Amino acid sequence: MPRPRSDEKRIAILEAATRVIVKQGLSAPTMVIAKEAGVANGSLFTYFETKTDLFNQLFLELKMEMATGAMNLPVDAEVREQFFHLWKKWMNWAISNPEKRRAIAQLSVSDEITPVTRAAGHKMMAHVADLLERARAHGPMQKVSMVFLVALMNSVAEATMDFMTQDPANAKKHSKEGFEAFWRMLN
Amino acid sequence: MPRPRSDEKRIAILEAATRVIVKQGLSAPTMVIAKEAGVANGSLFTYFETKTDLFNQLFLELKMEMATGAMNLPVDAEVREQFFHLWKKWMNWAISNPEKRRAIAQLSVSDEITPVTRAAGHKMMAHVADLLERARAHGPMQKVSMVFLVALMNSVAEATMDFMTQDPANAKKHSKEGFEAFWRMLN
Amino acid sequence: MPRPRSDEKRIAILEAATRVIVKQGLSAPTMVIAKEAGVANGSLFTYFETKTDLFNQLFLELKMEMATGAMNLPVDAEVREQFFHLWKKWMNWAISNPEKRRAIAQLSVSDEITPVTRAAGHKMMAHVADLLERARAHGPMQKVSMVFLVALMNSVAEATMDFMTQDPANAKKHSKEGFEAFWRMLN
Amino acid sequence: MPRPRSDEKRIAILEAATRVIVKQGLSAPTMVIAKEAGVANGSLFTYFETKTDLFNQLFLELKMEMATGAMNLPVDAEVREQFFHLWKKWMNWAISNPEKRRAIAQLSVSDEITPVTRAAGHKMMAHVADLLERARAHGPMQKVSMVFLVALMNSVAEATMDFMTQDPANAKKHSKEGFEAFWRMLN
DNA sequence: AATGAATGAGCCTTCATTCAT
DNA sequence: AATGAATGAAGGCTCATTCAT
Repeated sequence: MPRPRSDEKRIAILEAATRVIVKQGLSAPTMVIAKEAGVANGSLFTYFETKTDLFNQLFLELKMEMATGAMNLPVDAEVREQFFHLWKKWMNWAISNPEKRRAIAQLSVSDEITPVTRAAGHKMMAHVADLLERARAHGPMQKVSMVFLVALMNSVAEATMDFMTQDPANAKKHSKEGFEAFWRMLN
Repeated sequence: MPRPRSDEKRIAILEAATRVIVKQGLSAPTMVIAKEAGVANGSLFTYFETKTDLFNQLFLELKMEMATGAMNLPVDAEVREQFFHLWKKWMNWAISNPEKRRAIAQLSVSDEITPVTRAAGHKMMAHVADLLERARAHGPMQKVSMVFLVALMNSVAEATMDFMTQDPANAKKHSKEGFEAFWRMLN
Repeated sequence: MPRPRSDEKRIAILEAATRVIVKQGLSAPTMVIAKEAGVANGSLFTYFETKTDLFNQLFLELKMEMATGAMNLPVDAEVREQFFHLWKKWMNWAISNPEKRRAIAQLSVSDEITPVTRAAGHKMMAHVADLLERARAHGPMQKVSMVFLVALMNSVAEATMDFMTQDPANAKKHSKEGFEAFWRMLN
Repeated sequence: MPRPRSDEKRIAILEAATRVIVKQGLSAPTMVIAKEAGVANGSLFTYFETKTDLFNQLFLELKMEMATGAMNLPVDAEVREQFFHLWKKWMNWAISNPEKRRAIAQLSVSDEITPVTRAAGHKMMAHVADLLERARAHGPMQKVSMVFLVALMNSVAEATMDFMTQDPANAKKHSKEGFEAFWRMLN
């Protein structure tokens, strides 16, 4: 596992970028990101070839982290229960990491994120797609394109996250309402 | 007595901005926008004080156009029918104006759009909110926050639009599927 | 006397320029000057071909006004008395027109004022030079270059004016002190 | 460890600015100054935050250099001799550095030079003021405001410098004439 | 003649990237 | 590898001047 240079610093830069993007948007100077990470501006470029490269890597890293919750689901449970488990993990991550979520949102609409990166991001949702496949079986959406379904799920999840972040006191309630709205869509 | 400020030119700039934003993102140089509009770069600033101002006005203009479809609904029809009518108009606008939709998406996440502009944008959806209020009555979402509901509707609509734009051949079918998924959420 | 266009407006622009130059310096936009004069920015250029032209004409106009006081001196009086009379008129003009004085100061150092304009400005002091010629006769400066003498006189006068403007309450006293200092130089 | 910020370059920029200001005035583009200094336009801004900052620092630097001559006067000499010594040093600097003098003149009237900078510039003349105080004792100007006196001295000195620069062949003679005229003012 | 919109060159400054140390 | 100075292209905006009305 030959990881050249300090992985600590690489991560520090990625985390700094997340924070700075939320505050200043994607036009944030690399110098600001570097300063926030506690490294010299030039050092940023020993870890990431270009600013675009940094953004693409960050996008993937965040997507990956977000998808991690989709692992280790209770296998023998009912589909709905499995899905709800996943949903909760997801929502939990969202309110625990509001900045990362916002950064993903910004990066998602950027034209700096290459199609390749986007595709890689989608792959991480493969597990979820499997589950979704089983969840819609026999329901009214059994013939709908999987891509569309994933998009719908994502959009409902995003809306729910937004709302939870805005009203954290009732986060749990909103999470449940969101899930049930989604489930009604499927069944 | 002098050459009057032409509304045509103003609109040409707004339309040019829409096109350029889709192609190059919000970082598109004002000079490119001006050239695309067929005016000198300096002229852009006689119509819009700053680039930010241009973006805010464009955002509103697009939102307004998008909301126009929500008017003149068949009043005596059933709620579901009224809503479907609205939905179709909306989707229709979306596939007819894919660039405008993308531009809105870009502008929405920009930190250049002021809260005031955003608020004004929301107001235009008031009609829809009324209809939504009646649509959810008696259903499982009767106690959910209106803000949340609007967000959910938007997100489902957006996902549907995206999908329709990607697969225009089956646009009508996707539109219907999207609407029904949404309606199931409400009832 | 075919004076085309309105002389009123020409003067309004010159006066506006004086005021604006004092406030904003020579880099003041022509548009600001025009607005201050109550005319459209384009109109300024029907009265003055270029900004540089405006500045040159203004310089001359102000110099001329300043030199006007040097006329109509009491011919049969003693030289010193004549000179003092001139001096007082001059100082009086200065404290009555502080803005014009400041404008001249700004214009004098500008590289936009052509040598021709400067030369014309000097000519207006011819009267004074005559008087100065007689004043220095037999004194210690009888062999000094006239140009130098004029420069010295000017510089002492300017310093006096500055001081009078700063402390208008004792203007008269300062005027006298300045004159006597100058006279001591000559005799 | 990185290339250290070089004082040489800072000075090169200041000197370049001096030359360019003389030729083109204060509106000279920073890019021209940078090129004249042999650095990239961007580099100018690592040494001076803004163009205004550059001008203020240059003003002070020049004033300081000019005032340096006022040091190390022959302490036990007569006042007049001390003053003449100072005067000669001053005039000498002036004809040796005609560009610096012109640059100071331009900067002095600029509204970009802050009051703070001006005040700092004045402080450097403190030594001279002391000497002037002794020089005017018992003379006709013993009750005149010190500020006025300094202004008078400056104005006579400036006029003398101008004349010396114009006719360098007789520089020494003009210098003496200027000084004696000034001294006559005081005594 | 008067107006003010149209033009486009120009300027200060920023910033991604490179490079000397 | 790390640092931060050096580079220079680029961009938003200004403004003198021109021109259609």
